[in-house]
Amino acid sequence: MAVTLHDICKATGLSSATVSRVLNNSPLVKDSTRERVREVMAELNYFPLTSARALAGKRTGSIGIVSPHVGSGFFADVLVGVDRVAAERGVHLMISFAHGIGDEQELVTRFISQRSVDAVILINLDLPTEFLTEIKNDRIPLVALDTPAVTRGIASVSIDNRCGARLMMTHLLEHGYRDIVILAGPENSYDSRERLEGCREALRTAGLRLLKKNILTGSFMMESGRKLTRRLLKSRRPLPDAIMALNDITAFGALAVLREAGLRVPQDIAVCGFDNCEAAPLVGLTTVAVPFEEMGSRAAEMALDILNGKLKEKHIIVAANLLVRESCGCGSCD
Amino acid sequence: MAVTLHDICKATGLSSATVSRVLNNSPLVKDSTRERVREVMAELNYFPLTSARALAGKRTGSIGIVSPHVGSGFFADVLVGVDRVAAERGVHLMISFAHGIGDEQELVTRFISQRSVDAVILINLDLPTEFLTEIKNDRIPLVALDTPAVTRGIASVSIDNRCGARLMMTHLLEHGYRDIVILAGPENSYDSRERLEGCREALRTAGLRLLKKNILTGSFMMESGRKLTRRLLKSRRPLPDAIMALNDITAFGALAVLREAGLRVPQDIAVCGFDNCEAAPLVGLTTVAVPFEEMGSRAAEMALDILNGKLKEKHIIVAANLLVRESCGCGSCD
DNA sequence: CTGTTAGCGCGTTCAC
DNA sequence: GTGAACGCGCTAACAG
Repeated sequence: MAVTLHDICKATGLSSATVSRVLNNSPLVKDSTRERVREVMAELNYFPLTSARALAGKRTGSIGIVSPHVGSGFFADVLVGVDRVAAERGVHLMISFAHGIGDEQELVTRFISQRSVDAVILINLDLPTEFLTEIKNDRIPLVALDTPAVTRGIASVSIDNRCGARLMMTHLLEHGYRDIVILAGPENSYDSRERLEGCREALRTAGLRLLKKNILTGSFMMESGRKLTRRLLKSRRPLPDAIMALNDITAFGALAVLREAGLRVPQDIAVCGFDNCEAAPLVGLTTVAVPFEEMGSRAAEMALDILNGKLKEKHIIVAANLLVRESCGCGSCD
Repeated sequence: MAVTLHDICKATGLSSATVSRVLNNSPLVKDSTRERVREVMAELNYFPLTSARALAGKRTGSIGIVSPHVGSGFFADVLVGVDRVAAERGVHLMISFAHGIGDEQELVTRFISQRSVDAVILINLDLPTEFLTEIKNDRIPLVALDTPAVTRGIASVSIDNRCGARLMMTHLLEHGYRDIVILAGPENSYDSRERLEGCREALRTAGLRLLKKNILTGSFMMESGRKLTRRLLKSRRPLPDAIMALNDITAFGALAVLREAGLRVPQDIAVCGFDNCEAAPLVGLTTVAVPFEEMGSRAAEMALDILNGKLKEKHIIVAANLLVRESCGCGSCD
């Protein structure tokens, strides 16, 4: 049914070796031959079979992505970057979402053991070190994107969380705010821990201390932001000057509750986030911009470069920049 | 290096056929044998090679997704649905984003001709009919998701756009609004055309007519929403009662400009959207909820069912329901 | 129920 | 520069 390499041989009178060579851009082919083969391929509408190439050539021509969640714009942005590079280099993308704990490891293992992909990008996956060192032996390129540094030993692309948080906190202090409540993520979240540390550093620099009672621990979800903020409002403490959410989603939850409570942002209380997700500009949220797309493209480049032996292993840290909008109080200054 | 089926044969003393049978859950194997094979596989940490299975078995075990854009939450939501079904049925997902016109066709062709995938889901891809009928001959299952009905001939999952728009427009009319401006998408957008038609129907039912001057054509992007709204405000016509954007993103653009102009929503002017994207609840946008995730899972199910010969071809139309929040004026009624 | 035997379509040594 | 021959790891008849 489908036209195979063999058909090209018959049509050109050449051997499979030669045809295969033009397929793989080998220089060991006379130009005139190459052209003739290409023409016939086009005429007959020939496309090499992916699985056959993979089996014979030990290259699948695709890279895998394993990610725990989706839906939060974060993933989509990263994907855009990965896809751009993948398209440039002519490889496909295979995606798997982990649905639960444990699932993650299975997905990664499957990708690798079944040789479904040539390289794997792990997004936001906090995998046990033993597991990582184990699969490293399978010597297929692994790149960890936005993943704990525990993952040392495998290439990584991460965010300069501390710096971003420091910038944000410093900005709030410059506004004159002193009573600042932080809405943190889960304690096992690497991003959250690092961002918290950045806050602490900024405060210390200003001669202040980060008080435990000013840290409210949540889960980085919108509902969590709502809950923490409601609790804050119900408590007998005076309204803080500002709420610094360690991710945008949490900030959105806070904004919703504040609005429902009839409080104005930033007049009554300032709010800021972290991530600069798609919806942040819609509500004028001051936040920290993270170049997710760039992270994706960098990760893809690294994965492919390692695959081609052009690179050993590398750790990239992308900058996170302050992005001032209105919710911190800047809009109302003028 | 890697352990192969052959190793399992040696270890169990069985033939490759039998081992292959347990791999494929054939009932033609004695239970005790099957168990023994399974045990050895587990011990030796055996995983069948994807490419070898694909080559020999004519099944890649993955389905392809081709989509023009990404980033708009829409895609991510659909993906969640597709992924759920794919995971349930043990298939992988290959994703390709079209970067420009023409590119789309190439991506689809590659997926099919290279037999990289067993089925393809086309998301929001307005492909020429000739092209579709041509690739249909390759008899690999195709499912069009949110794609023009022109695509008749291939299975499809689409939104009841007209009904959704009718509900929305009717709701605005019930608010007493009469001067309603519609921010439409590009004229070649199927969704936009259908939604516009729904608006027209609702108006007709109310004994009104859809005036040309009340239709502002844009591109379904945020910046487009801003531009159209700015133009609206600058024109000498009186402020309309409501703006009905035919997608949320455009509505967000409108909201931003209105806010900048010091106008209050919904007190001064009502605004509504269509899609119920992730950010819609954040700004209290009244919109039409589209079950994107369900669309994704339905599409995946159809693709796999067609592949397994359990289904011929089918056209699913999912309902789009009115989702009332505050931006239409309902919040301020109470 | 299990084994034998052929390939699936392509890459890759080697020779020539 | 090109060709012949073998094998990648697995599935699928067929035979028993």
